[in-house]
Amino acid sequence: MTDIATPLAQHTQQDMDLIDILWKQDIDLGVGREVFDYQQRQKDYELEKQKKLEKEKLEQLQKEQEKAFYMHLQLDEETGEFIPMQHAPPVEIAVESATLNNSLQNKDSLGTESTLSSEDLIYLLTDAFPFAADSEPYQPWVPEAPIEGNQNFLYSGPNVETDGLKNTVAGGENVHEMEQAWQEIMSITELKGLNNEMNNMIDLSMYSNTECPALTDTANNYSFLNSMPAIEKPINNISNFPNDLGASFATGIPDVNTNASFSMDSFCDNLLTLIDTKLTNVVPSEVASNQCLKELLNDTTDIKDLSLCKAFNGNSTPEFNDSDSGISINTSPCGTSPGQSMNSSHYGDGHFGYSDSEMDDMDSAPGSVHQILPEKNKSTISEDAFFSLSPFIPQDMVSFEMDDLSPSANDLVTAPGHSKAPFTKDKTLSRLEARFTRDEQRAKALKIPFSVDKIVNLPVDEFNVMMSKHQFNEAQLALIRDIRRRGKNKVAAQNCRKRKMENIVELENDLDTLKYEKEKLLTEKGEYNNSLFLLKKQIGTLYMEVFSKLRDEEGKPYSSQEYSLQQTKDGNVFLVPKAKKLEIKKE
DNA sequence: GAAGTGTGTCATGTA
DNA sequence: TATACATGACACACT
Repeated sequence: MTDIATPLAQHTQQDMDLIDILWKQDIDLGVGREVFDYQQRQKDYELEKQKKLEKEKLEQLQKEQEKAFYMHLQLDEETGEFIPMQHAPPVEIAVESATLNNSLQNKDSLGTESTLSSEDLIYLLTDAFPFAADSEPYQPWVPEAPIEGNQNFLYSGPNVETDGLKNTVAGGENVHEMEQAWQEIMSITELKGLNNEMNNMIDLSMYSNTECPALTDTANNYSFLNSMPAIEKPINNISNFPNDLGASFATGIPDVNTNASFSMDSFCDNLLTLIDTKLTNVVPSEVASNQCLKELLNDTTDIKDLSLCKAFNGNSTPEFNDSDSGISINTSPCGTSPGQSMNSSHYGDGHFGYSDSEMDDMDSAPGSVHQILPEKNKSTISEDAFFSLSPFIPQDMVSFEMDDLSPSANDLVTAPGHSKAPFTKDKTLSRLEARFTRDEQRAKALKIPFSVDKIVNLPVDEFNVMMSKHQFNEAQLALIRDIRRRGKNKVAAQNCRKRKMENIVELENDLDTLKYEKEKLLTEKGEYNNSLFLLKKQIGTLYMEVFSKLRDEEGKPYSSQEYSLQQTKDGNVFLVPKAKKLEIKKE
């Protein structure tokens, strides 16, 4: 249907019939017969080509105007903003044009103005940043001759004076776009902060510029950026990235280079997302062999300084922060760290027959570490991005079973007991050691195909079934047995301590309760004592009252020294002589 | 550096 | 008898 590029004259009658049939089919879709007319299509093509040429010329013109505009601005170092020069020197494009071609010299009429009015600036801006209004597909500009240095401003377009005037008039019609353009310029100055961040990337200069020649050219050709101090370094530094990064940059640069609606924010995002993507994609597959990348990762302290840019605030910045703690020797897949008790290779099969304590001694003896390289890079990649990304992890550790890489909370706890880590000040190493318990390391060293978690937690039956599926030697069996015993005992000890603590807490609660009860009882006792005292007092008063009213046969009161009142069990009250009372008591 | 705390491990006993 | 569990005791790291 679309292949109708050959002239109709060359078509056979059969072709024409076919076209008719197809047209009749498409006519329902609103397709005119002219679609199949080659000459009509050729005219359209010519028109499009002409338009494209005009737009290319327009772009060239805009670039020149941008340059002219920025020559009227100076960077305010305090605010980071571009401001018009107070005593702006004549905009001498001619100075620049000493290295430019003749057509650029035609801009003298523009450059001879001593100052630019704000209106002129707005016109220039409007032309320089037409934005989406006339966005055009990217047309790479290929210089006809080798370009060096400041000759980036070579211009071979139409007469700037006339065309530029037309454009400024046209651009001035849209006030809204002018304001938008001005705000865009102002926002670019906000990239001063980005500039500072980007400065940190200078350390990447180890990568030769020549590795990305196209990129270098692209960056240098971007005259607009070269004329802006605030964003000069980022662009220059782009060429310092390694090949794989730079190549991708080269594909991203054209947006910057040609699209007038270019935004530094989006550029920053593209740049950092690209780095992000590259790091993520490259590391897992090549971490063991890509020396260049390893160097890059060693410099991630520089790259991570870019974290202020949002592209780096994501999840792709693994914890390399500790790389300055001396762990760098461990970052190599070749594992030259003396403190690599976690690097199980030194347990290798050659250590069969060693007891746990002997193995512990090896753990604790830095000098005894054998530099046995991981012999393979298994493809069993962990789900844990950290392990797949981190150069700190020997690659073969990645092949550990998933369960090993997702230890229980208990396993994640640092294991200080018996873990005679020789370099305890190495926080990163300690963390990694905590990640892999000693038993996990041992299991890995003896190539036991089960996770410690499985070995410990499987029920006996399932454990036996699992064991029966493999052939193990003495050392492996002993280790599996020890791992299971230690694992269960560890959990038991934790439970025991937990229970002990719970018992202590319970006893403390009981103690508090008992103390409260004691206080309560003491209070009650006091109240009862008071009541008793009152009762005794009332009884005494009543006794004396009753006793004082008693009279003998002669009408005399009884002496309280000789008599007393006594009550029997049946409730009767008798007046008893005290001597008699004593006798009764004795009886 | 001593003391306290948390944890892993071992030895032993019990179910 | 094997296994799981409980617990005291010890060693070590850490605060």
